[in-house]
Amino acid sequence: MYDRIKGFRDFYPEEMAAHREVIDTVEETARNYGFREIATPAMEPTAMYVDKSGEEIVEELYSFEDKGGRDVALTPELTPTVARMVVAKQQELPKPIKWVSTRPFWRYEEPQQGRFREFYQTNIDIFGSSDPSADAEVMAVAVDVLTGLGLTSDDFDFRVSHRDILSGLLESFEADVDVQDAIRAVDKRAKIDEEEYMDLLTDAGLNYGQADNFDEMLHTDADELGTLAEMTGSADVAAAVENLEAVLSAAEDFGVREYCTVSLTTARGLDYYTGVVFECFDSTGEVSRSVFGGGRYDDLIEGFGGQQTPAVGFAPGVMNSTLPLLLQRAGVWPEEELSTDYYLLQVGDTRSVAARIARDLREAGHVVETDVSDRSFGAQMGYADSINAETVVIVGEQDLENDEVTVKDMESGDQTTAPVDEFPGDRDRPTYDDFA
RNA sequence: UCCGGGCUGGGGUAGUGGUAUCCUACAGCCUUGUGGUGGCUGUGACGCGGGUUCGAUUCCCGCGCCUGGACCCA
Repeated sequence: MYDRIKGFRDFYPEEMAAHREVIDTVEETARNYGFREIATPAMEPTAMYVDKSGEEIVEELYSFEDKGGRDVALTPELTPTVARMVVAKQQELPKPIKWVSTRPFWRYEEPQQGRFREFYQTNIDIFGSSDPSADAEVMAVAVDVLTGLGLTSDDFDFRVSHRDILSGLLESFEADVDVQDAIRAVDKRAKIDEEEYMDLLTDAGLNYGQADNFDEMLHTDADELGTLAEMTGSADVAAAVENLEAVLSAAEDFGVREYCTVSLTTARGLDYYTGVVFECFDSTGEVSRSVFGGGRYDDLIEGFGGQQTPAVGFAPGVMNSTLPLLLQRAGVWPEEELSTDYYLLQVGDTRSVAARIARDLREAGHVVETDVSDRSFGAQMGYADSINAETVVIVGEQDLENDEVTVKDMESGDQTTAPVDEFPGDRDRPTYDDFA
């Protein structure tokens, strides 16, 4: 008996059935918007991540030297890979590039609520459009995913912010501000107390009054964003506000504006975002971590050696992640149970007839099982029950003497006979009711 | 890497310095013609290593894993 590796999980059929439904919903939502599925390698050169994030990142990677002496790492995220793919075919890919991909990623971290060392994400990105409609479309997919999974606006907070507003505000102060550090402080705001927060802001270069003023501006209402530009006199802030308002206007047209809460205190920890950013949280706070985040990152492709290419996207975690936790908390997690349309129960030497019926039913697209263990009637019935068979078709020697089979509805227990030649016949989904 | 809580058959549990209770699950049989709801039988556990002890599942130490948190979250 071997142990499972720390931070990795098994998914047994009942549990996986529920996860499958969730993944299908997420992917289908993206496909309906025209996002095309791609597949990518599980390993990349370690340098791809070190160049992007610095040498410290190796600590959090599953990285090693392969037999050819190459330094490789299991992919901790999709973005660098996708950037590489976009750069490699920059000229020939029609824009906008809209891609979706669900797959596992690996990070060598300590497992916590909703965080494992192997986790699955669906990445949804648009490359090649800087238009606010692109930001809004990504946000619309995100909201449609949430509502498609059965959540309502009461269940989640979808917070929208803008990196350029934050950096513009910071730069408008007469101070030598480390914008990166200050934004990181904003991102941590909810986790730390007031004093610590102010300390971080002053460490970043603001004086106490400026920090206070900055924090106050972050709490500006959505319909008064314009005052930020006036107060600071910053053209950068004015442009960023205009951009955010354009995105929200498109979101209105796309039917998702009502789900969005403008919240400038949402910053995301990531350094590479350049415009609109958004993050989704459990409205009750029971799931303490972010459910997913996303935003615009216009400089990344260029950073990977391509032409300047605007990009916007997000990546909900599926399987080992906070999204399932939110769905469970909200009571919309799919049933964790197997479903089986038909079980063909064989009594005596009736395999050939049972097999013929099974093939016909499978042809029609149903989930059909029959005995492969030569078990007794009672044992087969018990098994049919354990796999939640909806209908059991009893193919027994006695019935076959009259050219009949017995059709049993497992929920009610009612059963009746049907002519074997007419089962399933022309019927798409024959049940007890068709013959009663 | 650090801090807290935990670890008894597959799952859930009782209990103890002298090898372990019950429920459930699984398999077979009673029952080649009826499951979810009967009976019988079987399978199966003290996370791993070391220490103390005549004897450790129990006490001590280390490690592993689970769980929650810090850091990090690209």
